[in-house]
Amino acid sequence: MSRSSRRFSESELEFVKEFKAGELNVETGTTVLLEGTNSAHLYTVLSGWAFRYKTLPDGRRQILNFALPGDLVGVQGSMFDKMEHSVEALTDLTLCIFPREKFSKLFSSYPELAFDVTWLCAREQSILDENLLSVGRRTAIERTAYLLLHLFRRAENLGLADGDKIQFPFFQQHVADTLGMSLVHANNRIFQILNRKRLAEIAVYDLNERPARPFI
Amino acid sequence: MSRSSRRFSESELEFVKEFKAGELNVETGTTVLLEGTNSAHLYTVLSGWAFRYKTLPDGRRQILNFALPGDLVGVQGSMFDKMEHSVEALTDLTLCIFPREKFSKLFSSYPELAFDVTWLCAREQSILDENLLSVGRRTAIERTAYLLLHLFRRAENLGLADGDKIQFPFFQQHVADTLGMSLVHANNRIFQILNRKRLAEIAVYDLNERPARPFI
DNA sequence: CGGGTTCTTGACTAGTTTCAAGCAAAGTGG
DNA sequence: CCACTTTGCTTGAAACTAGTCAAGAACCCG
Repeated sequence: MSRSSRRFSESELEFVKEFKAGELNVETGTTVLLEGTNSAHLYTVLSGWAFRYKTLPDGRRQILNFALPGDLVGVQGSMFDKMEHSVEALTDLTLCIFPREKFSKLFSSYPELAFDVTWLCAREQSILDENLLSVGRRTAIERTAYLLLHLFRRAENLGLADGDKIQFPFFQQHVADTLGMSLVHANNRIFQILNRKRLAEIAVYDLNERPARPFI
Repeated sequence: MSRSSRRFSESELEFVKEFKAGELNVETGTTVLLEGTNSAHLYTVLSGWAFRYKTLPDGRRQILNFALPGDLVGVQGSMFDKMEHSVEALTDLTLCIFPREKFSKLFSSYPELAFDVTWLCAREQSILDENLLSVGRRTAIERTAYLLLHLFRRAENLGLADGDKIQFPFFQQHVADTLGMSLVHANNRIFQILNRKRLAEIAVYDLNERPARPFI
């Protein structure tokens, strides 16, 4: 994924020139995109953390995934007529705005970029697959280990870690809502392990790097 | 989604002419794509049911989603260097084969079709989102109701239902593995309800049609 | 009519949530 | 600058949910 972010920077120039409609700064806690509505824009995260989530009518919330710099949010709003999830800023956020109506032009005129969008979509899918495996089949402690490790690695690849240390911007409630458990239960399971291999064992997690986009 | 499958048929002609490398018939239980390997092909399901799944080393299995006619499987193998999930035939299956190496040509020469691939990818994502919400936050009975209803509607849109009745091809173990619970537990919760609205209430599920691909 | 597969049931155990209370750190306003 | 409030974390106990084990019934296929 480190290669993928370098690749992202390379194509960014022309991407920005053609499609960018400005930047947006939002504060922690802001709802960037709301389930059930439609947005005229999609966004790339330039800095900060966000998360995608869905809620049930009685308030139960499931966090689906986190978005970090380089990630695209709101593609769904450009494909379907309404968003089926919400996106909230976990930290102060800088977003790059792309108007929805230019989305089809991207496919017709910039196949490389269209491929990138699809690649990001496939990567999002594979993260969701892994999350679903976690929530459905890993035990509470495995899930927690997995999530911390997964997020640490994503952040690390973006240069957001300080060696083996990192300051995550989320609270216990976010962890619980991501892993499908109660806040109280999540409490018993969180602890810092400085041994990454041991954490990986607990998580039943494959530490191997996922290669970046192949040059097919 | 009924509109989307009509759309699929429309573009199928040129799609098939250019990219199709043949058809493949496989029997129930066949592993079509295997986690950890790479495939030279991706497939469209022409008839039958398949399912995507992941396993942990000790055998725990999580079914991620089902693939029905019109669905694409194996896109991941064309984007990354190995599959991160497996695909198994739930019934006898007819697949349309697309060679992986023509995938980039699809983006450069057929933007409409590239858009379709991305659209399918976004739809898969929204189904995964909903599954994750189910497994993480719905109760066992809500999950079951949701799954049955979701699959019924997908099958119905493809003309696979007989009024309000349908013969699902899966076993209790599949339901349990999809919903993240044990086979025994799944047993207590499965029952047929002929009242779709009541089932939707139980599932906390929005019965409104999702519109097909908008003409942006 | 076997023999295997799938489903069902009951009893027991383990895991998880809920409720309730207290604590610590950070932010706020007089 | 210090009470006061808010927010997030921690803990314990009780209630509940779900998993495991085990055995038997029903079904399907050759």
